[in-house]
Amino acid sequence: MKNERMEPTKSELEILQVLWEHGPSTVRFVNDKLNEEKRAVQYSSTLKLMQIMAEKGIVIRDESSMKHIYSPAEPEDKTKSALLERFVDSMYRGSASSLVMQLFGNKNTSAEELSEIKDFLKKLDQ
Amino acid sequence: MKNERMEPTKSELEILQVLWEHGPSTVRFVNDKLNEEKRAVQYSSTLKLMQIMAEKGIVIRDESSMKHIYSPAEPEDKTKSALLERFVDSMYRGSASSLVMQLFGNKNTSAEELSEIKDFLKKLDQ
DNA sequence: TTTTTCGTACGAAATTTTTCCTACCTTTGA
DNA sequence: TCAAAGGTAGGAAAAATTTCGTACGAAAAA
Repeated sequence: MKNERMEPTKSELEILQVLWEHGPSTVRFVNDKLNEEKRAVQYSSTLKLMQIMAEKGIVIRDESSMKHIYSPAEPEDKTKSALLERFVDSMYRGSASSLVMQLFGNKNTSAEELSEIKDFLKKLDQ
Repeated sequence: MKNERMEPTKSELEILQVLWEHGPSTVRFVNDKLNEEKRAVQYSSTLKLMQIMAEKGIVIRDESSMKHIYSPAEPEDKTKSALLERFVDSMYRGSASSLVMQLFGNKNTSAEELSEIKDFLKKLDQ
């Protein structure tokens, strides 16, 4: 098992998203959310996937009670940043501004979003 | 085979990137670029992948000469926008501004990039 | 106590993606 | 002409990912 920075697979990312949104959770809970929010999936499939993620070190598992509690091994921000960076690198040759231009260039992003960003950039200067 | 909007796989994306950067190309050319820029891969692997992509409709193939010429079926911008949108949706619940903040919040993006973006946003207003 | 419910473990199948071997055709150049 | 180089086609294996059946233990309910 390579211990380098490993990218979560698509399904693993879905699980991480549940954990990010709702905090440390049981398999049952995650499985329910997946079925509500994403797609039909069997309990044992989710269980297996989360066990694999624990093996890989993507999540950590609290086994102190019978119902194991899973949490992300890394902070949400760190993981997201890494994924975003990889996305920028591979899709926009590392140019963040290209990405932003694409984001706002051809998408009808709301005026609200726009002003949020402007405020944010203004603050960066100070 | 579902004909809905299908996401390119990782390897397929690498190939698309070569085509985007260098324009319509032969398999040989793409394979060379992959080996130069990415990783060792056999000619026949690249060939097969590109054939599959043609079947899926991700690329189109000009067979008029013996050396088939492949090009992206969709404009680069369209594909990238779609991928970016999916990324924003799944990672930032659709909030473009969240993404931008993450991009600049914890990354040391260059001042140059920053001012580029500001200019760009300014122009959007006019 | 006994049964039912709810949990984990784990093998294995199914599916998807990736890789490569090999056959065979066309072009080129010796 | 004919061998070498370089092209496509396609099957099949390998690898990675995803899914699920089933065994079995613990807890809760009857």
